[in-house]
Amino acid sequence: MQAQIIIDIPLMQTDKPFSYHIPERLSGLIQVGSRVHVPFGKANRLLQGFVVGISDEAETDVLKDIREVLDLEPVLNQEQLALADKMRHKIFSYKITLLKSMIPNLLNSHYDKILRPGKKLSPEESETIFGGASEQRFSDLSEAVQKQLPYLIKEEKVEVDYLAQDKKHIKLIDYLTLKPEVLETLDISKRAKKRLEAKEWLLTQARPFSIKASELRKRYSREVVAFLIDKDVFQLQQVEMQRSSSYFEDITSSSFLKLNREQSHAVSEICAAIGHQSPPFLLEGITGSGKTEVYLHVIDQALRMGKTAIVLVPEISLTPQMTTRFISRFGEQVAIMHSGLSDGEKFDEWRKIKSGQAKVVVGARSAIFVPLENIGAIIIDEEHEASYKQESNPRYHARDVAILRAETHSAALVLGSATPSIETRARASKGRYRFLQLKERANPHAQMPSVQVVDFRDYLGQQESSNFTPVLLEKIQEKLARKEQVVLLLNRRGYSSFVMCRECGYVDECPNCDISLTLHMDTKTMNCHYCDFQKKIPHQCPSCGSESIRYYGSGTQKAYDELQELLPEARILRMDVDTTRRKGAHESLLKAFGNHEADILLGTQMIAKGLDFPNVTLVGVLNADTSLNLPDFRASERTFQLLTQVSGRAGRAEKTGEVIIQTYNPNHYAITFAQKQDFEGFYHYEMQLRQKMAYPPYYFTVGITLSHEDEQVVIRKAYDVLKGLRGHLSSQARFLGPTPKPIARTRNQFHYQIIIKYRFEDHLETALNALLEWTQNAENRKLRVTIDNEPQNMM
DNA sequence: AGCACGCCGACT
DNA sequence: GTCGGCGTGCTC
Repeated sequence: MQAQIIIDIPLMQTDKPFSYHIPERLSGLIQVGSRVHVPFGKANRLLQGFVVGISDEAETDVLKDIREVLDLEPVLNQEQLALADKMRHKIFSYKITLLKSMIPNLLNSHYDKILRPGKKLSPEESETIFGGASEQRFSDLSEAVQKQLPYLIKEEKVEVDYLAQDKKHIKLIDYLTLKPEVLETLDISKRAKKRLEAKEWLLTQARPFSIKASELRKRYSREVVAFLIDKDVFQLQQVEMQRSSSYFEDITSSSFLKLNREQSHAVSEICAAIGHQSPPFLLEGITGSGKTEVYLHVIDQALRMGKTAIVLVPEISLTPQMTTRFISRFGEQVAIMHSGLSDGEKFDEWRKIKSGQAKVVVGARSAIFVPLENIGAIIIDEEHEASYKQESNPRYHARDVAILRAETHSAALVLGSATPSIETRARASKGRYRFLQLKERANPHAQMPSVQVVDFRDYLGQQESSNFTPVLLEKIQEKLARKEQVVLLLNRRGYSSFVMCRECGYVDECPNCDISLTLHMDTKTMNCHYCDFQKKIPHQCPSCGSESIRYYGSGTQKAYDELQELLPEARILRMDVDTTRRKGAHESLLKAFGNHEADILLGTQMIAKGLDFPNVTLVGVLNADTSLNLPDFRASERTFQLLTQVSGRAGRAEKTGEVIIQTYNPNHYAITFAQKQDFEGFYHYEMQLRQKMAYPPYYFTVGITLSHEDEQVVIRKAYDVLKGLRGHLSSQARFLGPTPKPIARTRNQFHYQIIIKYRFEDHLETALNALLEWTQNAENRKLRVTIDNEPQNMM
């Protein structure tokens, strides 16, 4: 018997299966989808690999033996392996990279660097790999493997180790098992209505009956439960709860809401597609139209059919508010996957999914790979979000993966948004997607907010502050006087605190990257966000020696200071990269605002997503323009989406909301359509431009980025690449660039970019593969080339 | 990636 | 004559 194995070396030359012999002692243990250790190369260093096939061929060559199997149960299933094969054609990445992104990080980490026979492990490494709590410690990996280390060979061990790693998550839950004979003979005074009621109910339950104490307390009062326990009616059993189960604490279950006509129409259309091959659905619904309720009904239907469901949500809106809605409907069948979880927690969730315990997965982009079986529905909420495209290898788009998976499972795929991406909306027009619209608000009493656009130029020179026009200030004061809340959006991306000299204007920049260093007050250092450069905060200007070198706060910091000065009595919460760096800070800030511990929430993009604060009656956009002038053909689209989304935050409940947008471009179409909350109008206008400029959806795009330490070399190579591609592709294809990336240099590498725009190119894949081959040439050793199919960020 | 092989100039 | 630089090619 032999096995085909993909080795964990992400390189073109090793990106194919290698055959290994399955030794007697491992036969039966090795399955397709398992991870194994194999000796590789002349030195026989141990590498991790995935079994992608097992065959019974006649022994042709002498094969090496598989050294060890890491999983008793395969970590990848057939569907995932097939998925990786399909994706490889579109995504220019290595198979091993794809496979690794399909399993929880915990099963990947550590091995890359340390796997080598004879290599000595530091106590820390030994601890991380094998778990400090386990009785054995190994300084040498081969010794560890020989002794059949706990690592995922025996799963129980792993469990124990992880729990030990992270004690704070262990909780004991009380399980109560009914002792019927005690209950039947229990005397309860006739005056104790509630106790009698509880006894009645318990008597009617099917035996054997057990329940969580917390559940019972939800049903009856704490007093009644305490009484019953005291009378020894139950056998008490304490169970260690899985870490992730802590989600389910304190979430009361809720029932389904009644749907309006549009919603029920959407639900029935979508449900009819479950179990059939059907094109994806675009569910376009204005904010407040109840898209989530539609999702919940669809999932419910899928579950009733014995199927499962995946819900994708953008990372930033994966807030407790959001997940609670799913958990309260579907209880412990829900698994949550987001980046806030530790590797161990993600692993727990993954196991819940793999074992079939979880039937509904709510998660960010990478959750599209979860090993759910029998999927009935896949839902992608806020479909237009750029974060569904991974910006590093493998550069996949979750929507494309979802389409493939929906096909294999005959699942209904729903793309939902108030402001769909232009591409998606266009496909709905062409019939490639089925188009469902929700035009009414689910709560008919809630009114659309009134949106006012304020022209900054009218107040030039007469403003007291740079961020606030008198119109906006007045409105804020009015709302505060009425004890209502205000959300203020500072539309500015990734711009953070830096240090500048007042004398000569010198800005402290990274020596390796063309970007200013960011001030980190917590560590008292200046850090580069692109490389790991770090230095102490300067007290003297390195350029002119002056001492008047000052710290310049981020945009939000500045706006915060101004606002605090103008409205000293207002309680303001600031939310940006600086204040949310700490884990959990995001949630606690939002919670504080929700509890009305502050009057004004001032922040960047992150406040625009899916928050629902009923007491917010005013949303102010301080500067609508900053995202409008970016060198990206999607700049208008993004601005429109942001403005529409943030406007939806105003007045979601009974109180009517108001929105004020401050701008220098009040007549720009992205702003005027956003003012009217008119997505369809925006869509048609934008489509004309896209056609004229030959951009998606009229053209497909591929982005090629070249990086090299020598700027002259990249430029020359970029022109070589351009020439090569021109030779392979038809004259219809258009090329942009090479142009330097907006941050032209990071980690001492210069980056240049070429964009290909095309409609039909039969040889594109061949051409790009040829490009990759060419990259392998010795003369290009230092050249790094990345190919991005349908890039979402042109910068 | 990591290692060996092999070809070339420079050296005790 | 040999040491070591690096370009090339292979790893089941």
